[in-house]
Order: sequence, then C-alpha cells, then structure tokens
Amino acid sequence: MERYDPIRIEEKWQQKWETEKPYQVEDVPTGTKAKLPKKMIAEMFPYPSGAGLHVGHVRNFTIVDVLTRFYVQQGMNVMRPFGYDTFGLPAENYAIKTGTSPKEATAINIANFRKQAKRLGYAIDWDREINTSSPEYYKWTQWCFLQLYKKGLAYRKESYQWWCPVDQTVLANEQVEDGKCWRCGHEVEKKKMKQWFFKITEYADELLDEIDALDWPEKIKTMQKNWIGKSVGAEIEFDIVNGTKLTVFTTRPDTIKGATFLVVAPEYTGLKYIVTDDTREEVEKYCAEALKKSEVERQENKEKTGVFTGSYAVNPATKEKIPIWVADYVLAGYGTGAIMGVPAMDERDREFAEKMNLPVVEVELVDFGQYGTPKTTYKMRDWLISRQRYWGCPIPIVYDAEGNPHPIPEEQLPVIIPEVEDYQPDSSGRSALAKAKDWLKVEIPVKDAKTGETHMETMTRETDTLDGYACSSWYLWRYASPHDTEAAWDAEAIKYWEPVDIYVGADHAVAHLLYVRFWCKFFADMGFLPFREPIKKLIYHGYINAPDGKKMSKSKGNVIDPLDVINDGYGADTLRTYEMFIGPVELDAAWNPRSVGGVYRFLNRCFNLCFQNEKTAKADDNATVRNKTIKKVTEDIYKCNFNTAVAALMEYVNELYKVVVSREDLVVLAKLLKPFAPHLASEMLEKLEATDEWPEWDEKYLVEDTVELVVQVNGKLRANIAIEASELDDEKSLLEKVLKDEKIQKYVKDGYKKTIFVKKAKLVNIVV
RNA sequence: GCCCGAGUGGCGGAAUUGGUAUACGCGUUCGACUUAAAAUCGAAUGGGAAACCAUAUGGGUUCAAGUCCCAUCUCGGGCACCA
Repeated sequence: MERYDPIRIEEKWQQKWETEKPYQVEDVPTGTKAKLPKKMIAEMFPYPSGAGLHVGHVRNFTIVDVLTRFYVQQGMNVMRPFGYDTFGLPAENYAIKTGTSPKEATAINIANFRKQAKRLGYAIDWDREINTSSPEYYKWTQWCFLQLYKKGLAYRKESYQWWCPVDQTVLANEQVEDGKCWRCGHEVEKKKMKQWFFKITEYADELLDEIDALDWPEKIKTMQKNWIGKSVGAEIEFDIVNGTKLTVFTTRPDTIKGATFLVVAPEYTGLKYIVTDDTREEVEKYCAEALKKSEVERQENKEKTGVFTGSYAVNPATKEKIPIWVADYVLAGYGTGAIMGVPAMDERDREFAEKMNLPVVEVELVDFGQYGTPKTTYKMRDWLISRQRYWGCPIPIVYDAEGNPHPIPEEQLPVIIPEVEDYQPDSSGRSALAKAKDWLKVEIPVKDAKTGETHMETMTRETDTLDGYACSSWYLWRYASPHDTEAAWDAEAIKYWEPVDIYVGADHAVAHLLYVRFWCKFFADMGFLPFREPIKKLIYHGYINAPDGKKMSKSKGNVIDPLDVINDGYGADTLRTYEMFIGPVELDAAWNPRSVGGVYRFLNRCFNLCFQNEKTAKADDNATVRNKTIKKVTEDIYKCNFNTAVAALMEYVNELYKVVVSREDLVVLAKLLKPFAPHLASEMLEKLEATDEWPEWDEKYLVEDTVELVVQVNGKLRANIAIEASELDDEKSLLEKVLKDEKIQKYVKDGYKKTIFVKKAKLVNIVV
C-alpha cells in the first residue's frame, strides 16, 4: 500500500477553488438561490499578527468550515465570510520600534494570513474580505459613531479612568484584568480625564432580559449577567445637619432603622459640601492616598480604612443623628457613590463599624416606602471608547474655538488617518495624531442660529481614536454587503443573510459579545436592522495547548506552527481533521504530535480504500454499517460533536477494511469526510464520479435481524445471547429461553425472585 | 469568600441521558511482508492465576449508578468590598 500525497492533491483542489469560486454568494441572492434556506456562519475575525496563523486559529476556522461545508452539501445557501481586525496596539508598538508604518505592516500581515488560510482549504467567499483599518471600512465605523452621537449615546465626560502608563492610553473596565493592562500587563492607574463614552447602560435591562433566549453556552450567558449586575433596591435621601442632602443607594431599604452611619467614596463629588473645616485636611489627605492606591493594592488589602468628615445626617426612620464617613470600600462608580451603614446586617459595614467604634443596633425591618424611592442599578458602566493611540479609527469629532465638540458632517467621512513620522504618543496624553499639524485643522460648515446661513469655520480635530471593539461591533453586518459605498450595510442583504446563524470564537465573553448586542439593539431602534439580537447560536471553543498542557508561547518555545505540520507532509486535511478529533469542542486540549500521525493514517486508509481497491461488492452488502455511519456523523455535526463524528468515520473505515466494499460505501465515505478533509474527499468524489450532496440514512437498514440480548443476574452481566430481533416482541418465550441458557442455569438453579425486561436496551435482568 | 463546570485505562477521550463501562485515536507487545529499516496489514492490550475488583473518596436510592441524591477531597473557569 502506498502513502497518499496530500500536498499534490491539496494544491490541485485549492487552485480549482481559487478559479471557480464555488463558495461565492451574492449580497442579495437572485433566482433559485433566493428561495434556498440560508446560513450565515462566521468566526470571530482574527487580528492578523506578524506570526501568522497558529493552531488556535486553525481550530476556530475549521469549526466554521466544517459547518459551512456541511450545510452547503445539504443544499443550503451558506455565507462564510472572512475579515481582519487590524487596528490595535501590536501594529503601533511595532511601528514605534521599527518605523514601519502600521498600515504597511498590516498589509503584509494580511497577505500572509490570507495565503495561510487558503492553504488550509477553507470554503471562504474571498470576495467578502473586510479589513477594519481600510478607509472604506472605517468610514462606516465613523458613521456608526455619529449615529450614536446624534442620539446622545456617544458623550464626553470627565472622570477617573484606568490609565496604562506603559501604553499611555486609557482602558475600558473590560480591558483591565487583575488591576493590570490586558495588553502589556503593567499595573494600571487612575487618571482624571475627559473621555468619550458609549451609553451601553441605556440598554442594560434589554441586554439582560433577552440573554436567556439565546442559544449560547450557559457559561457565557452567566458571565454577561454578572457583568451587567442588576440590583433592585431604593435610593434614600438623608438630610445633612448643615442643611444639604445626601442620597444613598441600597438593596435593603427595609433595614433603614439599623443605619448608624453613612459612608461616601473618596471620589464622591459632593464631598466638599460635607467636610467640615476642622476635618478638611485629614479628609483630603485620605482621599489623595486612596486615589493613589492601585487597583492591585486595593484588592490585596481589604482592610477597612476611612475618616470621619465631621458632618452628621439624620436617619429619617429613627431621627437619630448619625456620622458621615469617607472610606474607599465604597465605590464611586456604583449607585450614588454613597451608602448607609447597617452594621447589624451587612458584613462589610460591621467590619467597618467595629474598626471605627461605630454603634451597632438591632435591625427591625420596616416598610421603607415613606423614606425612599425604588431604584435599580447596574454594575455595568458606560463603555469608555477614547484611546490615546495613533493606530485606531479616528473619532469623527472637531472642536470649535471654545472647545465645544461638533460632529464631522457625514459627507466629509471618512476622517482619514494621517501619515506621521513618529508614532510615539506625546507625554500630554495625546496620540501621535496630534503631531499631524496640517491634519488637525479642518474647515467645518456651521449654520448660524440667527440668520440660518452656513459659513465655514476652522476647527480642531479630536486626536483620540476609537477602542478597537467599536470596529468589531458592526462587522458582522458589513459582511452582507462588504463593498457597499452608499451605506454601512445594505438593507436587503441584511434582511436575507442576518442575523448570524452560528458564530464561533474562544474569547471576548463580556466585551465584544456584549458590545455587538448593544449596537444591534441601538441600530434596530434606529430602523437600520430588522432584528434585536445579532447572533443566534454561539460556539465557544477551547484553546489548544502545548503537548505538556501549558499555554503555547514564543518565550517557552513550545509553539506548534500549523504550517509546519502541513509542510512536514501531513497536509491540510490531516491538520484540520486532527483538530476536530482532538477533543470536545468546548474544552481545552493539548497538542499530541503522535495523534496527528494517527489521523494521517486514517486518511491514508480512506485514500487506499478508494484508489487501491479493485474488488467491489453489491451496494446493499454493507448497508447497515453505512447507514449507521451516515446517521451518527450527521447528528454529531448538528450537535458540534466533531470528535465523535471523526471517530465514527474511523470506525466505518475499519469496518470497510474487513469486507468487500461497494462504490456506494466509498461515495458515502467521501461525502461524510468532505467537511473535515475537503481536498481528499473531493479527489475521491471525482474518481467515483459522484456529487458531494449530503447522504441520507434509511431507517430500514438500521434494524438488525439478529441482536445480542444482554442477560444480567442481579445487575451483573452474565451472558450475551444471540437472538432474532423478532424474539424481543415475546417477553414470555424469551424469558424461557434465557432461563434455559447454560451460563444462566447455575445462577437460577435455586429459583429467582423476579425478572426485568428492558426492550429498548435489549436486556434482561434476573433478580435472585 | 461566592457562583458555575469537571474528576473514567499508561495518555487524549467514548458511553443512546439510569441499562453490556473503557468506542475512536495514541502508546505498548506479538505476528506478516522485507536482506534490513520505514511504511503498510493482522492480532492482543483496565487490574487480577482465578473468584472477582475497577469511572476522585465515603455513604445512599434502585432490579440496575460513570450517569440520580448527600458529604468530603482535588483541579479548571468566572466574580470578587457592587451596599
């Protein structure tokens, strides 16, 4: 037997697919295509790094590809697009280091990614490629921003923000992990800055309410629910003895009688009206220190600290005078930034009270209606989108001489990223865009409020760029009409193709997957989208680790390069099939080079069955195993059990090796194999002169004439008896037969208590 | 600390949802082909001489438990002063 040569076969088919474009679809399908059921299947588009594809990408893309080919073979109209998420820090940091412009570096990386993806034989519609850093694309990202701006959902606010001193940019909450920057790992700081936000909180309730209905992994749904963090409670207004007022939020307003003190956060805006002259110095010192503390320090040391403000408030329920404190265990960004301390009820308040010697009184629950108003709050904050970086989508805003923001008129879009010499952000906290002096000034038409006449005014551009997540919040809709010059997406194309049927990824549980839902709801409200949830089904797959089980990383030198696997002679089909066989799709898996060889042997056996086999049988001879395999593989792919689908194919091939195969046996093998190993399967189908139409199983072949009856005594297996399938219908005579069986006789010679017959399991259990 | 998820051969993992535990693959051993090796093909492979014993540990429910219930241990993930 020969070894098959995947490299030759794969080259042949990849060339064919390149010229014939069998996976190309129309924006708005016409003719018979328009009547077909559709599937839109996509992966979370990759950031094309200089290192090229890694095995994780291959797992990600291959899952999408298996599903795409599966549905195509079933005769559906399937869109499987591809794109590149190209804005971001790595390209910019590379530019700072080498002077190569991010634009150039990105172009090189995309070309490499595309070449590698083509080498894996994916059923991509290559005319549907998008790139978030191309002006044709980001023009519409800016348009999206303007829509949000018009509705007041993009706004500017001065507040304390996470600041990474290394990357010199602010970060969203989602981009701070364990108090550290998600990109460089440096500890983040708090910095007071005027920044742009998207008002995602406007949709908090809907984002929460509609999540349960989604066909997404429970894990991701729970993470999003926790992130949104809805709390139902009340706001209660306390009179301060000096005549002002202070409002707290609580989920337990009924415990108000137990409130023996109030606490405000160090960043609390009304603090200056509360502090008395004799405590001012001490309070200011405390607040300054609290702000300086990094998030890591705050997390590591949860010891309660705080100082008395000198002021008192009146508990409206007890009329007691209670002290107002400032402490950093109260968070400024949540609720009102102020709480009532109920030490008898709340563990944190008790800890604080004990430390500060504040009174603890028994709580007597009351109806709070007369003291407060019902209020719901969320842990989720508005989405901070300003980035002080060069390589991002410019925010389409200009400022007049007074510093007031104005939107760029839509006809002036896109705001093109200017070329600069030096990509280093400046120390003032502004991106390198600020260095493009000519670009900064722009003539903007302004309508005079009194005369109604329009005149041109010179304004200054915003130098912040958008968080990359903004670019990926709408790309799934761009796929439907990627070359549209008139709109971000075409309404007709969207109506046919979207929402996305299956979305495949391994990251971004709360960030991207929440943002894309938020934008969907917003654009649905604007009348631009005919649905409110962008993704019907989400497949969240595991990572592939190094053979030792550790994360692959360059520094550890344990990275497996998928292109090496291909070029070692295994080929793309082996790589793809191996990664589907590696384990359950949702679990992490460790790379096993030997197992790759096992999958190669399997494909080699498929090849030999088809090309080295002279003898053929009648199509009916192996009908049972053939139909069983069709059923198993079909159902497994529906359930995304790719590992057991491949195992079923292996079993089928093992069976076929034992018998004389028919042409039909081979056709079915090739058809079922095609989603996993499309090149080899295509080669087989060509020789067999068959189409790739997905086969159906016939139930009549699944019923076997003779079956094995399982006989247990007290639940323990004691015998397997071959019987006619029809014997299962007559329990009485079957039992007689079983009791006469010589293996069973010795167990029942002293009689038995009862028997249990389970027809479905072909099982008899005798209780003695 | 709180909330999920998972513990099955030497290894990755199967198991129709309560019904023959260990499918499939790797590894290992033996055999065939070969001057030889590789490749390929075939056979065996949880432990034990056997009765039996094995799905993290200990109990329970059931004719029957990897699967259900209770407790414990270990690992992974998420959240973490959100009032």
